[in-house]
Amino acid sequence: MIGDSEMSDRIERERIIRLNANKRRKGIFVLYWMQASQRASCNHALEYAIDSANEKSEPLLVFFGIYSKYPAANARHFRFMLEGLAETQRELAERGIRLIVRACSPDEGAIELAKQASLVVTDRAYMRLPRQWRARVASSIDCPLVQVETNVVVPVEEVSHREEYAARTIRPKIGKLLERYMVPLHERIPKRNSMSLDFESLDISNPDRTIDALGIERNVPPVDIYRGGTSEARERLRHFLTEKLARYPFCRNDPNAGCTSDMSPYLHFGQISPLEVALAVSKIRSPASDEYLEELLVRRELAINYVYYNENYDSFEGLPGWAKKTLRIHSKDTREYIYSDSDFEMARTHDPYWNAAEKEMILTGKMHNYMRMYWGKKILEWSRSPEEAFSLAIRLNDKYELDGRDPNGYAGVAWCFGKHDRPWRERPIFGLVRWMDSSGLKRKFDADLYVYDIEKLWAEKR
DNA sequence: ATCGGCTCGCGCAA
DNA sequence: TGCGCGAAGCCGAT
Repeated sequence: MIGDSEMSDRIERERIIRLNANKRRKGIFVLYWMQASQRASCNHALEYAIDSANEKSEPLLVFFGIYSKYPAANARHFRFMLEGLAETQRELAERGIRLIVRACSPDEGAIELAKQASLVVTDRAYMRLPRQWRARVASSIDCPLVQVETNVVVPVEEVSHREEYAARTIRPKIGKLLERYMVPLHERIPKRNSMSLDFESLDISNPDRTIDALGIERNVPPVDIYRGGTSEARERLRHFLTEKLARYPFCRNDPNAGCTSDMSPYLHFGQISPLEVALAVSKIRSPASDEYLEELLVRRELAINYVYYNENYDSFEGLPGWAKKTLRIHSKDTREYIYSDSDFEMARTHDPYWNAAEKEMILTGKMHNYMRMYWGKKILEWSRSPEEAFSLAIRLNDKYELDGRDPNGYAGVAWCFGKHDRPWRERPIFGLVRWMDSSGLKRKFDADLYVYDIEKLWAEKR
Protein backbone atom coordinates (compact mmCIF):
# COMPACT_ATOMS: atom_id res chain seq x y z
CA MET A 1 0.00 0.00 0.00
CA ILE A 2 1.09 3.53 -0.68
CA GLY A 3 1.98 6.07 1.93
CA ASP A 4 -0.04 9.24 1.58
CA SER A 5 1.15 12.47 3.03
CA GLU A 6 -0.16 15.17 0.74
CA MET A 7 -2.97 16.13 3.09
CA SER A 8 -1.11 16.20 6.35
CA ASP A 9 2.08 18.07 6.96
CA ARG A 10 2.10 17.24 10.66
CA ILE A 11 1.62 13.47 10.61
CA GLU A 12 4.53 11.21 9.72
CA ARG A 13 3.78 9.68 6.35
CA GLU A 14 4.56 6.14 7.56
CA ARG A 15 1.55 6.32 9.87
CA ILE A 16 -0.72 6.64 6.85
CA ILE A 17 -1.70 3.64 4.71
CA ARG A 18 -4.34 3.54 1.99
CA LEU A 19 -6.33 0.34 2.30
CA ASN A 20 -7.91 0.52 -1.15
CA ALA A 21 -7.21 2.22 -4.48
CA ASN A 22 -10.42 4.27 -4.70
CA LYS A 23 -10.24 7.93 -5.64
CA ARG A 24 -11.60 10.66 -3.45
CA ARG A 25 -14.92 11.91 -4.71
CA LYS A 26 -17.54 14.52 -3.93
CA GLY A 27 -19.34 13.71 -0.72
CA ILE A 28 -21.34 15.27 2.08
CA PHE A 29 -18.59 14.78 4.66
CA VAL A 30 -15.31 13.12 5.53
CA LEU A 31 -15.95 10.15 7.78
CA TYR A 32 -13.62 9.18 10.62
CA TRP A 33 -14.52 5.62 11.55
CA MET A 34 -13.24 5.55 15.14
CA GLN A 35 -12.58 2.14 16.57
CA ALA A 36 -9.37 1.56 18.52
CA SER A 37 -8.48 5.11 19.49
CA GLN A 38 -11.52 6.35 21.34
CA ARG A 39 -10.22 9.80 22.17
CA ALA A 40 -10.44 13.38 21.00
CA SER A 41 -6.84 14.34 21.70
CA CYS A 42 -3.44 13.19 20.49
CA ASN A 43 -5.19 11.14 17.84
CA HIS A 44 -3.38 11.08 14.50
CA ALA A 45 -6.35 9.51 12.71
CA LEU A 46 -8.65 12.27 13.89
CA GLU A 47 -6.16 14.98 12.95
CA TYR A 48 -5.63 13.45 9.53
CA ALA A 49 -9.41 13.41 9.04
CA ILE A 50 -9.62 17.07 10.07
CA ASP A 51 -6.93 18.01 7.55
CA SER A 52 -8.69 16.02 4.84
CA ALA A 53 -12.01 17.69 5.58
CA ASN A 54 -10.47 21.17 5.68
CA GLU A 55 -8.73 20.64 2.39
CA LYS A 56 -12.06 20.42 0.57
CA SER A 57 -14.02 22.47 3.11
CA GLU A 58 -16.16 19.49 4.01
CA PRO A 59 -17.48 18.81 7.49
CA LEU A 60 -16.05 15.89 9.49
CA LEU A 61 -18.36 13.24 10.87
CA VAL A 62 -17.06 10.71 13.38
CA PHE A 63 -18.68 7.31 13.71
CA PHE A 64 -18.29 4.63 16.37
CA GLY A 65 -20.00 1.24 16.08
CA ILE A 66 -20.82 -0.55 19.31
CA TYR A 67 -20.79 -4.26 18.67
CA SER A 68 -22.64 -5.92 21.54
CA LYS A 69 -21.45 -9.38 20.42
CA TYR A 70 -17.74 -8.53 20.55
CA PRO A 71 -16.07 -11.79 21.65
CA ALA A 72 -15.61 -12.05 25.43
CA ALA A 73 -16.83 -8.52 26.03
CA ASN A 74 -19.36 -8.00 28.83
CA ALA A 75 -20.88 -5.26 30.98
CA ARG A 76 -17.55 -4.61 32.71
CA HIS A 77 -15.83 -3.67 29.46
CA PHE A 78 -18.80 -1.89 27.95
CA ARG A 79 -19.35 0.39 30.91
CA PHE A 80 -15.71 1.44 30.95
CA MET A 81 -15.80 1.99 27.21
CA LEU A 82 -19.08 3.91 27.27
CA GLU A 83 -17.89 6.20 30.05
CA GLY A 84 -14.92 7.10 27.87
CA LEU A 85 -16.95 7.43 24.71
CA ALA A 86 -19.40 9.87 26.31
CA GLU A 87 -16.50 12.11 27.31
CA THR A 88 -14.97 11.85 23.84
CA GLN A 89 -18.30 12.81 22.32
CA ARG A 90 -18.41 15.95 24.50
CA GLU A 91 -14.80 16.84 23.70
CA LEU A 92 -15.38 16.48 19.98
CA ALA A 93 -18.55 18.57 20.19
CA GLU A 94 -16.50 21.38 21.72
CA ARG A 95 -14.42 21.37 18.54
CA GLY A 96 -17.55 21.39 16.40
CA ILE A 97 -17.28 17.70 15.46
CA ARG A 98 -20.24 15.37 15.70
CA LEU A 99 -19.65 11.82 16.94
CA ILE A 100 -22.46 9.44 16.17
CA VAL A 101 -22.69 6.08 17.89
CA ARG A 102 -24.65 3.17 16.54
CA ALA A 103 -25.33 -0.33 17.77
CA CYS A 104 -24.10 -2.47 14.89
CA SER A 105 -21.17 -4.41 13.62
CA PRO A 106 -18.69 -1.56 13.05
CA ASP A 107 -17.87 -2.62 9.50
CA GLU A 108 -21.57 -2.57 8.56
CA GLY A 109 -21.99 0.86 10.07
CA ALA A 110 -18.93 2.23 8.31
CA ILE A 111 -20.02 0.80 4.95
CA GLU A 112 -23.45 2.39 5.32
CA LEU A 113 -22.12 5.85 6.18
CA ALA A 114 -19.37 5.65 3.56
CA LYS A 115 -22.05 5.90 0.87
CA GLN A 116 -22.25 9.63 1.55
CA ALA A 117 -18.57 10.21 2.34
CA SER A 118 -15.85 11.59 0.13
CA LEU A 119 -13.21 9.73 2.11
CA VAL A 120 -13.11 7.41 5.11
CA VAL A 121 -10.31 7.57 7.68
CA THR A 122 -9.84 4.93 10.35
CA ASP A 123 -7.47 4.16 13.20
CA ARG A 124 -5.75 0.91 13.90
CA ALA A 125 -6.05 -2.18 16.07
CA TYR A 126 -4.10 -5.37 15.45
CA MET A 127 -6.42 -8.16 16.49
CA ARG A 128 -8.05 -10.53 14.07
CA LEU A 129 -11.56 -9.07 14.16
CA PRO A 130 -10.81 -5.37 13.62
CA ARG A 131 -8.43 -6.34 10.83
CA GLN A 132 -11.21 -8.31 9.14
CA TRP A 133 -13.52 -5.34 9.56
CA ARG A 134 -11.08 -2.96 7.90
CA ALA A 135 -10.44 -5.38 5.03
CA ARG A 136 -14.16 -5.76 4.44
CA VAL A 137 -14.82 -2.02 4.52
CA ALA A 138 -11.88 -1.35 2.20
CA SER A 139 -13.30 -3.64 -0.47
CA SER A 140 -16.96 -2.69 0.01
CA ILE A 141 -16.92 1.07 -0.28
CA ASP A 142 -16.50 3.33 -3.33
CA CYS A 143 -14.26 5.95 -1.75
CA PRO A 144 -10.80 5.70 -0.19
CA LEU A 145 -10.24 4.02 3.18
CA VAL A 146 -7.16 5.48 4.82
CA GLN A 147 -5.71 3.89 7.94
CA VAL A 148 -3.76 6.12 10.29
CA GLU A 149 -1.55 4.59 12.96
CA THR A 150 -2.06 6.23 16.34
CA ASN A 151 -2.05 3.22 18.66
CA VAL A 152 1.73 2.97 18.94
CA VAL A 153 4.56 5.48 19.11
CA VAL A 154 6.57 3.84 16.32
CA PRO A 155 4.51 2.35 13.44
CA VAL A 156 4.63 -1.45 13.54
CA GLU A 157 6.10 -2.04 10.07
CA GLU A 158 8.72 0.67 10.53
CA VAL A 159 10.08 -1.14 13.56
CA SER A 160 10.29 -4.53 11.88
CA HIS A 161 8.93 -6.51 8.96
CA ARG A 162 8.71 -9.71 10.94
CA GLU A 163 7.84 -11.22 14.26
CA GLU A 164 10.54 -10.29 16.74
CA TYR A 165 12.11 -12.93 18.90
CA ALA A 166 12.46 -11.07 22.18
CA ALA A 167 12.65 -7.68 23.83
CA ARG A 168 16.38 -7.51 23.16
CA THR A 169 15.89 -7.81 19.41
CA ILE A 170 13.17 -5.16 19.15
CA ARG A 171 14.62 -2.71 21.68
CA PRO A 172 17.32 -1.20 19.45
CA LYS A 173 14.96 -1.04 16.49
CA ILE A 174 12.41 0.99 18.44
CA GLY A 175 15.12 3.04 20.11
CA LYS A 176 16.63 4.38 16.93
CA LEU A 177 13.21 5.48 15.59
CA LEU A 178 12.00 7.30 18.69
CA GLU A 179 13.60 10.54 17.63
CA ARG A 180 11.45 10.58 14.52
CA TYR A 181 8.13 9.42 15.97
CA MET A 182 8.10 10.53 19.59
CA VAL A 183 7.05 14.06 18.77
CA PRO A 184 3.97 16.03 19.91
CA LEU A 185 0.94 16.17 17.66
CA HIS A 186 -0.50 19.62 17.14
CA GLU A 187 -4.27 19.78 17.10
CA ARG A 188 -6.45 21.70 14.70
CA ILE A 189 -10.09 22.69 14.48
CA PRO A 190 -12.25 21.84 11.47
CA LYS A 191 -13.27 24.76 9.29
CA ARG A 192 -16.79 23.42 9.03
CA ASN A 193 -18.90 22.52 12.01
CA SER A 194 -20.66 19.15 11.73
CA MET A 195 -22.85 19.35 14.83
CA SER A 196 -25.94 20.14 12.79
CA LEU A 197 -25.57 17.13 10.48
CA ASP A 198 -28.68 15.14 11.08
CA PHE A 199 -27.78 11.51 11.68
CA GLU A 200 -29.34 8.94 13.91
CA SER A 201 -27.22 8.22 16.98
CA LEU A 202 -27.56 6.28 20.20
CA ASP A 203 -27.87 8.30 23.41
CA ILE A 204 -24.84 7.20 25.44
CA SER A 205 -25.13 9.71 28.28
CA ASN A 206 -26.09 6.96 30.71
CA PRO A 207 -23.80 3.92 30.28
CA ASP A 208 -25.92 1.53 32.34
CA ARG A 209 -29.03 2.35 30.37
CA THR A 210 -27.13 1.78 27.13
CA ILE A 211 -25.83 -1.57 28.39
CA ASP A 212 -29.36 -2.70 29.13
CA ALA A 213 -30.72 -1.32 25.87
CA LEU A 214 -28.09 -3.29 23.95
CA GLY A 215 -28.83 -6.46 25.90
CA ILE A 216 -25.21 -6.85 26.96
CA GLU A 217 -24.32 -9.73 29.30
CA ARG A 218 -24.18 -8.72 32.95
CA ASN A 219 -22.50 -11.94 34.10
CA VAL A 220 -19.34 -9.95 34.86
CA PRO A 221 -20.33 -6.78 36.70
CA PRO A 222 -18.75 -3.37 36.05
CA VAL A 223 -16.09 -2.21 38.50
CA ASP A 224 -16.15 1.06 40.39
CA ILE A 225 -12.40 1.32 40.95
CA TYR A 226 -11.62 2.25 37.36
CA ARG A 227 -13.78 4.84 35.68
CA GLY A 228 -13.34 5.15 31.94
CA GLY A 229 -12.39 8.31 30.09
CA THR A 230 -9.51 10.49 28.98
CA SER A 231 -9.72 12.88 31.94
CA GLU A 232 -9.62 9.98 34.40
CA ALA A 233 -6.61 8.53 32.53
CA ARG A 234 -4.81 11.87 32.67
CA GLU A 235 -5.54 12.29 36.36
CA ARG A 236 -4.07 8.83 37.01
CA LEU A 237 -1.05 9.63 34.88
CA ARG A 238 -0.45 12.87 36.76
CA HIS A 239 -0.75 11.06 40.09
CA PHE A 240 1.63 8.36 38.90
CA LEU A 241 4.25 10.88 37.81
CA THR A 242 4.14 12.94 40.98
CA GLU A 243 3.56 10.28 43.62
CA LYS A 244 4.78 6.94 42.30
CA LEU A 245 7.33 7.14 39.51
CA ALA A 246 10.33 7.88 41.73
CA ARG A 247 9.93 4.60 43.61
CA TYR A 248 8.71 2.66 40.59
CA PRO A 249 11.97 0.70 40.08
CA PHE A 250 11.87 -0.56 43.66
CA CYS A 251 8.21 -1.37 44.09
CA ARG A 252 6.71 -2.15 40.73
CA ASN A 253 6.87 -5.87 41.41
CA ASP A 254 5.24 -5.53 44.82
CA PRO A 255 1.46 -5.86 44.51
CA ASN A 256 1.02 -4.35 47.98
CA ALA A 257 2.89 -1.16 47.15
CA GLY A 258 0.28 0.34 44.83
CA CYS A 259 2.83 2.04 42.61
CA THR A 260 1.69 0.98 39.16
CA SER A 261 0.52 3.51 36.57
CA ASP A 262 -2.77 1.68 35.86
CA MET A 263 -2.66 3.00 32.30
CA SER A 264 -3.40 -0.32 30.62
CA PRO A 265 -7.23 -0.19 30.56
CA TYR A 266 -7.07 3.36 29.22
CA LEU A 267 -4.49 2.43 26.61
CA HIS A 268 -6.50 -0.63 25.66
CA PHE A 269 -9.57 1.42 24.77
CA GLY A 270 -7.48 4.20 23.27
CA GLN A 271 -8.74 6.68 25.85
CA ILE A 272 -5.22 7.98 26.25
CA SER A 273 -2.50 8.08 23.63
CA PRO A 274 0.70 6.09 24.24
CA LEU A 275 2.51 9.02 22.63
CA GLU A 276 1.06 11.45 25.15
CA VAL A 277 2.07 9.16 28.02
CA ALA A 278 5.56 8.66 26.60
CA LEU A 279 6.13 12.39 26.15
CA ALA A 280 4.90 13.17 29.66
CA VAL A 281 7.11 10.51 31.23
CA SER A 282 10.19 11.39 29.20
CA LYS A 283 10.07 14.99 30.44
CA ILE A 284 11.25 13.54 33.73
CA ARG A 285 14.77 12.32 33.09
CA SER A 286 15.61 9.59 35.55
CA PRO A 287 16.34 5.87 35.70
CA ALA A 288 12.75 5.46 36.89
CA SER A 289 11.29 7.13 33.81
CA ASP A 290 13.54 4.98 31.60
CA GLU A 291 12.22 1.89 33.32
CA TYR A 292 8.64 2.95 32.74
CA LEU A 293 9.34 3.83 29.09
CA GLU A 294 10.77 0.33 28.67
CA GLU A 295 7.35 -1.03 29.65
CA LEU A 296 5.39 1.41 27.53
CA LEU A 297 7.54 1.42 24.40
CA VAL A 298 9.50 -1.83 24.29
CA ARG A 299 7.19 -4.32 26.00
CA ARG A 300 3.92 -2.90 24.78
CA GLU A 301 5.09 -2.52 21.19
CA LEU A 302 6.71 -5.97 21.29
CA ALA A 303 3.31 -7.39 22.26
CA ILE A 304 1.77 -5.58 19.30
CA ASN A 305 4.51 -6.89 17.00
CA TYR A 306 3.62 -10.41 18.20
CA VAL A 307 -0.10 -10.07 17.58
CA TYR A 308 0.41 -8.36 14.24
CA TYR A 309 2.83 -10.90 12.78
CA ASN A 310 1.68 -14.12 14.48
CA GLU A 311 -1.76 -15.27 13.42
CA ASN A 312 -1.84 -17.78 16.30
CA TYR A 313 -1.28 -15.10 18.92
CA ASP A 314 -4.02 -16.47 21.18
CA SER A 315 -3.21 -20.17 21.08
CA PHE A 316 -0.49 -22.65 22.00
CA GLU A 317 0.45 -22.86 18.31
CA GLY A 318 1.82 -19.32 18.40
CA LEU A 319 4.64 -20.26 20.77
CA PRO A 320 8.26 -20.57 19.59
CA GLY A 321 9.39 -24.01 18.42
CA TRP A 322 11.57 -24.82 21.40
CA ALA A 323 8.73 -24.02 23.82
CA LYS A 324 6.11 -26.10 21.98
CA LYS A 325 8.54 -28.99 21.71
CA THR A 326 9.53 -29.04 25.37
CA LEU A 327 5.96 -28.57 26.63
CA ARG A 328 4.75 -31.42 24.42
CA ILE A 329 7.50 -33.72 25.67
CA HIS A 330 6.34 -33.01 29.21
CA SER A 331 2.60 -32.94 28.57
CA LYS A 332 2.13 -36.44 30.03
CA ASP A 333 4.10 -35.69 33.19
CA THR A 334 2.23 -36.34 36.41
CA ARG A 335 0.48 -33.27 37.78
CA GLU A 336 0.20 -32.99 41.54
CA TYR A 337 -3.02 -31.04 41.07
CA ILE A 338 -5.40 -30.91 38.13
CA TYR A 339 -8.22 -28.39 38.25
CA SER A 340 -11.26 -27.99 36.06
CA ASP A 341 -11.97 -24.71 34.29
CA SER A 342 -14.55 -23.79 36.91
CA ASP A 343 -12.21 -24.64 39.82
CA PHE A 344 -9.78 -22.14 38.37
CA GLU A 345 -12.44 -19.58 37.53
CA MET A 346 -14.03 -19.76 40.99
CA ALA A 347 -10.60 -19.51 42.68
CA ARG A 348 -10.94 -22.96 44.24
CA THR A 349 -7.37 -24.24 44.19
CA HIS A 350 -5.25 -25.34 47.14
CA ASP A 351 -3.01 -22.28 46.72
CA PRO A 352 -4.04 -19.11 48.61
CA TYR A 353 -1.73 -16.92 46.51
CA TRP A 354 -3.15 -18.14 43.24
CA ASN A 355 -6.71 -17.82 44.54
CA ALA A 356 -6.01 -14.28 45.69
CA ALA A 357 -4.71 -13.32 42.24
CA GLU A 358 -7.82 -14.79 40.59
CA LYS A 359 -10.06 -12.96 43.06
CA GLU A 360 -8.23 -9.70 42.49
CA MET A 361 -8.97 -10.05 38.78
CA ILE A 362 -12.63 -10.93 39.32
CA LEU A 363 -13.20 -8.12 41.82
CA THR A 364 -11.18 -5.27 40.38
CA GLY A 365 -10.79 -6.05 36.68
CA LYS A 366 -7.03 -5.76 37.03
CA MET A 367 -4.53 -8.25 38.41
CA HIS A 368 -1.10 -6.97 39.41
CA ASN A 369 1.51 -7.64 36.71
CA TYR A 370 3.74 -9.73 38.89
CA MET A 371 0.86 -11.95 39.97
CA ARG A 372 -0.22 -12.34 36.34
CA MET A 373 2.98 -14.25 35.67
CA TYR A 374 2.56 -16.52 38.65
CA TRP A 375 -1.13 -17.00 37.83
CA GLY A 376 -0.37 -18.09 34.24
CA LYS A 377 2.52 -20.36 35.25
CA LYS A 378 0.34 -22.21 37.71
CA ILE A 379 -2.50 -22.70 35.24
CA LEU A 380 0.09 -24.42 33.06
CA GLU A 381 1.24 -26.55 35.99
CA TRP A 382 -2.23 -27.61 37.14
CA SER A 383 -3.97 -28.28 33.83
CA ARG A 384 -4.34 -31.52 31.93
CA SER A 385 -2.31 -30.22 28.99
CA PRO A 386 -0.42 -27.05 28.01
CA GLU A 387 -2.88 -26.44 25.16
CA GLU A 388 -5.85 -26.43 27.55
CA ALA A 389 -3.94 -24.28 30.01
CA PHE A 390 -3.15 -21.69 27.34
CA SER A 391 -6.71 -21.44 26.17
CA LEU A 392 -8.13 -21.16 29.70
CA ALA A 393 -5.66 -18.44 30.68
CA ILE A 394 -6.66 -16.45 27.59
CA ARG A 395 -10.38 -16.94 28.25
CA LEU A 396 -10.19 -15.82 31.88
CA ASN A 397 -7.96 -12.87 31.04
CA ASP A 398 -10.26 -11.72 28.26
CA LYS A 399 -13.37 -12.13 30.37
CA TYR A 400 -12.37 -10.42 33.60
CA GLU A 401 -9.53 -8.01 32.90
CA LEU A 402 -10.48 -4.51 31.84
CA ASP A 403 -7.43 -4.65 29.60
CA GLY A 404 -8.30 -8.10 28.26
CA ARG A 405 -8.57 -8.81 24.52
CA ASP A 406 -5.43 -6.75 24.08
CA PRO A 407 -2.01 -7.57 22.58
CA ASN A 408 -0.50 -7.11 26.03
CA GLY A 409 -2.78 -9.80 27.41
CA TYR A 410 -1.96 -12.28 24.66
CA ALA A 411 1.77 -11.65 24.89
CA GLY A 412 1.57 -11.82 28.68
CA VAL A 413 -0.10 -15.23 28.68
CA ALA A 414 2.25 -16.48 25.95
CA TRP A 415 5.24 -15.34 28.02
CA CYS A 416 4.15 -17.72 30.78
CA PHE A 417 4.52 -20.48 28.17
CA GLY A 418 7.98 -19.36 26.95
CA LYS A 419 7.23 -16.62 24.39
CA HIS A 420 9.80 -13.79 24.37
CA ASP A 421 11.68 -15.68 27.05
CA ARG A 422 14.62 -18.07 27.11
CA PRO A 423 14.95 -21.66 28.24
CA TRP A 424 15.90 -22.61 31.78
CA ARG A 425 16.74 -25.75 33.65
CA GLU A 426 14.51 -28.62 32.62
CA ARG A 427 11.86 -29.76 35.09
CA PRO A 428 8.60 -31.73 35.06
CA ILE A 429 5.57 -30.31 33.22
CA PHE A 430 7.37 -27.07 32.28
CA GLY A 431 10.28 -28.66 30.49
CA LEU A 432 12.64 -25.81 29.61
CA VAL A 433 10.05 -23.11 30.24
CA ARG A 434 10.74 -20.88 33.21
CA TRP A 435 9.07 -22.07 36.38
CA MET A 436 7.71 -19.99 39.24
CA ASP A 437 6.91 -20.95 42.78
CA SER A 438 5.14 -19.31 45.71
CA SER A 439 8.40 -19.30 47.67
CA GLY A 440 9.58 -16.75 45.10
CA LEU A 441 6.60 -14.52 45.82
CA LYS A 442 7.36 -14.59 49.54
CA ARG A 443 10.98 -13.81 48.86
CA LYS A 444 10.08 -10.69 46.93
CA PHE A 445 7.18 -9.19 48.83
CA ASP A 446 4.73 -9.81 51.66
CA ALA A 447 2.62 -12.36 49.81
CA ASP A 448 0.51 -13.13 52.87
CA LEU A 449 -0.44 -9.48 53.23
CA TYR A 450 -1.56 -9.57 49.60
CA VAL A 451 -3.77 -12.59 50.34
CA TYR A 452 -5.14 -10.92 53.47
CA ASP A 453 -6.06 -7.72 51.63
CA ILE A 454 -7.71 -9.51 48.72
CA GLU A 455 -9.66 -11.87 50.98
CA LYS A 456 -10.91 -8.88 52.95
CA LEU A 457 -12.08 -7.20 49.78
CA TRP A 458 -13.68 -10.47 48.64
CA ALA A 459 -15.63 -10.77 51.91
CA GLU A 460 -16.82 -7.17 51.67
CA LYS A 461 -18.05 -7.54 48.12
CA ARG A 462 -19.81 -10.86 48.52
C1' DA B 1 23.29 -13.04 51.07
C1' DT B 2 25.48 -13.95 46.70
C1' DC B 3 26.70 -16.48 42.64
C1' DG B 4 27.21 -19.81 38.86
C1' DG B 5 24.66 -23.13 36.22
C1' DC B 6 20.88 -24.38 33.61
C1' DT B 7 19.41 -23.93 27.97
C1' DC B 8 18.14 -22.02 23.10
C1' DG B 9 18.69 -19.01 19.37
C1' DC B 10 19.48 -14.37 17.80
C1' DG B 11 22.61 -10.97 16.13
C1' DC B 12 26.94 -9.29 15.76
C1' DA B 13 32.02 -9.66 15.11
C1' DA B 14 35.27 -11.93 12.62
C1' DT C 1 31.72 -19.85 12.69
C1' DG C 2 32.08 -18.41 17.34
C1' DC C 3 30.50 -15.95 21.15
C1' DG C 4 27.85 -13.14 24.36
C1' DC C 5 23.74 -12.60 26.26
C1' DG C 6 18.89 -12.41 27.45
C1' DA C 7 11.67 -9.79 31.57
C1' DA C 8 10.51 -10.97 36.27
C1' DG C 9 13.12 -18.25 37.29
C1' DC C 10 14.99 -21.85 40.66
C1' DC C 11 18.63 -24.64 42.86
C1' DG C 12 22.58 -25.74 45.28
C1' DA C 13 27.10 -24.32 46.76
C1' DT C 14 29.73 -21.13 49.21
